[in-house]
Amino acid sequence: MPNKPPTTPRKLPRQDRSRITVEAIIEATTHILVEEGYDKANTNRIAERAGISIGSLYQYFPNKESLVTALMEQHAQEMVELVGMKLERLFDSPLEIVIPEIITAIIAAHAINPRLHQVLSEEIPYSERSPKMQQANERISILIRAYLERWRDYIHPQNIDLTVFILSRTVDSLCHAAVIEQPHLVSDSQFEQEVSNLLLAYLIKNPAI
Amino acid sequence: MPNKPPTTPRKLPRQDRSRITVEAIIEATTHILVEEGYDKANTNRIAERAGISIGSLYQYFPNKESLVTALMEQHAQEMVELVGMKLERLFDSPLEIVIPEIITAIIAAHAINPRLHQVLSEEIPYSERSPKMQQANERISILIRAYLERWRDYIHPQNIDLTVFILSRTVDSLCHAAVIEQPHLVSDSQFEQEVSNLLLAYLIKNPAI
DNA sequence: TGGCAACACGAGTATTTGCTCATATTATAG
DNA sequence: CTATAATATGAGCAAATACTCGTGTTGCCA
Repeated sequence: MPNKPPTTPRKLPRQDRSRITVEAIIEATTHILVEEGYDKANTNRIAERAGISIGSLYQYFPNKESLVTALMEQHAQEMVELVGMKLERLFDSPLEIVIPEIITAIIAAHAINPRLHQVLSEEIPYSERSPKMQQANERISILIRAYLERWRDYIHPQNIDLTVFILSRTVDSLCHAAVIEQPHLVSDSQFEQEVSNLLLAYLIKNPAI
Repeated sequence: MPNKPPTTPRKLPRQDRSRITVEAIIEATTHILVEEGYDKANTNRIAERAGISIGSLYQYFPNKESLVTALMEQHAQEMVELVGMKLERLFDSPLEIVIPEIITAIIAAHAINPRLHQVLSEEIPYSERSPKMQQANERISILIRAYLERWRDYIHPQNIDLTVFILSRTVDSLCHAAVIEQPHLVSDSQFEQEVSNLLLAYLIKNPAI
């Protein structure tokens, strides 16, 4: 089988100097991706934008793919921490509290740099999704699952795995689409309210919307 | 402003000979896209696969982009016709009938060539989405809107535009994700049932799931 | 202060690839 | 049968671009 090239850093930065370089590379990658899109982004321009040489870039990233992977893993990690924090703090709060809170948080996260999220989720070839990202999604599923188990008695659907899938997919795609296609919805709390209604009406046994 | 290169055919096929050629190019594009993904697909290989010369390809398609655009427009058109047919035939049927029917149909459409849909929706740069596709989405929204207006008295949410947005996005993303990530769900009617429940619980005033 | 490791440099290479154009072949109309 | 339009060909160009490598510079520690 054709063993894929690695996406982990070739060399770890040890001095402050190089840590700044790596930071600059990440920042530049973000910027170029946002401005030009994935297929117009090239490593020479990223290095130029970062104010470093192309050689330095390849000291820390073995290939172009690893640059994008780093960004995606960073975003995935942020999402895990976000949902983790919310669900930990609100583990004993009912759905009516938790659902709107999470929706608001996810919209806020997507709204920080909408175009970056768009590029990462819509233009990156499937082959570049790393194991770390799958693990991140896995972790989120586990968190949601645990919460749903906790409140099982108040929830209508019975197949918890299926429910987790539907929940996570629905929230993510609606928040994403809203930020990208209907940015005016984001500042409007009616949208968050409506997505909450969608999920609560589905989940709660005796809804009183 | 930088006037973009056209995506419409450079020359229209007039004889049967060339119509076959164009068909072969479309088929080959699909095949290469499915097998290799977007960024590994190149026009020389597409021509080779189609059994024609690279020169012939460029007689009918002005650039690589137009090949992909043709496929995407074809798919968008199919979706419009699908939803249009269903909603026309079932215009006077209640939500409990229409929602499951549409979900089943969309899943079936996505399941014909899942990998192609994945590539088209996840790997194609945003810049290549053509006006025709936006028009197609527009048409679907109008159809759904008309149906919702027809049954307005039985529907709970009041902001119809917002409801159309939420409905179309939710159905599309769930069907897509199911076919790609959880193919075992597709043969299982429980998934369709559950997505129907999600939407019906949200829409219907006095749900009795 | 000398020596080693970490870091930075960037011209150049090797490859890929979108696309052209001059030419050849085939169909059709008069 | 002939003229003209339609169609097909593919070698090769021009540009883009991922990545290397030999060399120079800076920081750290004994």
